[in-house]
Amino acid sequence: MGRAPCCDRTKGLKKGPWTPEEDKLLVDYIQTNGHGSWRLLPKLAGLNRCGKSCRLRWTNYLRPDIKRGPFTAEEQKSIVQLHAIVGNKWSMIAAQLPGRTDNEIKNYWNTHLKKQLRRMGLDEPPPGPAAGCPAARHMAQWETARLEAEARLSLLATAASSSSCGAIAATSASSSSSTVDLKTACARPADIFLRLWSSDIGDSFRRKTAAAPVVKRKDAVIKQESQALLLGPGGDDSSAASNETEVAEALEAEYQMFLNFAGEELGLFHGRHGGFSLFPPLDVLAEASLDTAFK
DNA sequence: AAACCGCACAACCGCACCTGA
DNA sequence: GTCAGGTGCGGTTGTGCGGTT
Repeated sequence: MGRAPCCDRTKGLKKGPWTPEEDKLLVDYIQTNGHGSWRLLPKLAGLNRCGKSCRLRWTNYLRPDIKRGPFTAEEQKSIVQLHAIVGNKWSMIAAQLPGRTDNEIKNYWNTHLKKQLRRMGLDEPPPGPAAGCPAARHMAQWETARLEAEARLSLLATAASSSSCGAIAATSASSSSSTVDLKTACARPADIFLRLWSSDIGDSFRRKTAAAPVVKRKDAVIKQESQALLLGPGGDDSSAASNETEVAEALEAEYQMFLNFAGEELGLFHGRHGGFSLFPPLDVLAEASLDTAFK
């Protein structure tokens, strides 16, 4: 399937920075007519730009609901958290930060946060045969999150079956389509993973995990990686497996450093048995849930 | 004052996905 | 099932600006 050219380069369409006049034309047109087809928009609005350029200008700069100004500490924290979970899925991260665009977040990450982590010796994994590792980590984190969410819901259902939250939780926990109810039912501030799992991010992740060929490739990487880890230096294909094991271990150590940083410096994660979780330990949780349930 | 450097961010490019014919 | 158009997304580049030498 060939890619459709975004615009006809032979028409000499304007590129580069937008002028205030162009901005005004674009804003006026969209506010009056909506954007409709982006491809047709420039002609209709009297702009000598390609549709793609117009869309970008609108979504990243001119949209009225865009929040300007520096990122707050809370937003920074959210970005680090979300990035640890979904990776470079800027649109997903942006969806959780009202008024912020994916481009803005991406830029902020690349210019501020990434540098901050690097300064602390937390470089990103190097490119190479095991470059799929971070994705595998994210998958594993999601699975952990899902299991913990289910555990939490079961616990809530048991502890607070008389309360509305508990009732909804019980229903939701037994169903795979729990998204909508969960959103409104049990969204405690600390349940970041649960909220994420119930959000568009989680939804998107679930859909991709179910079918996408991309994920199949990721699965292959995970399988390969885990086989390499299981086989170890003495296994079949020993030299290749050994190399993969070394790379995987190095990345694992690096990733753990990142998680430790996030946990210790930002108080984000609650690791147990060397694992990864945004939830407090379940025993602490149980106590809190009981307190809440019987108040 | 000029050159240089690093930073921040707007904008572009190309790929992937979705949808309808 | 295939194809082409439209759109969204992530990576990268270009550019302006302020600070430093």
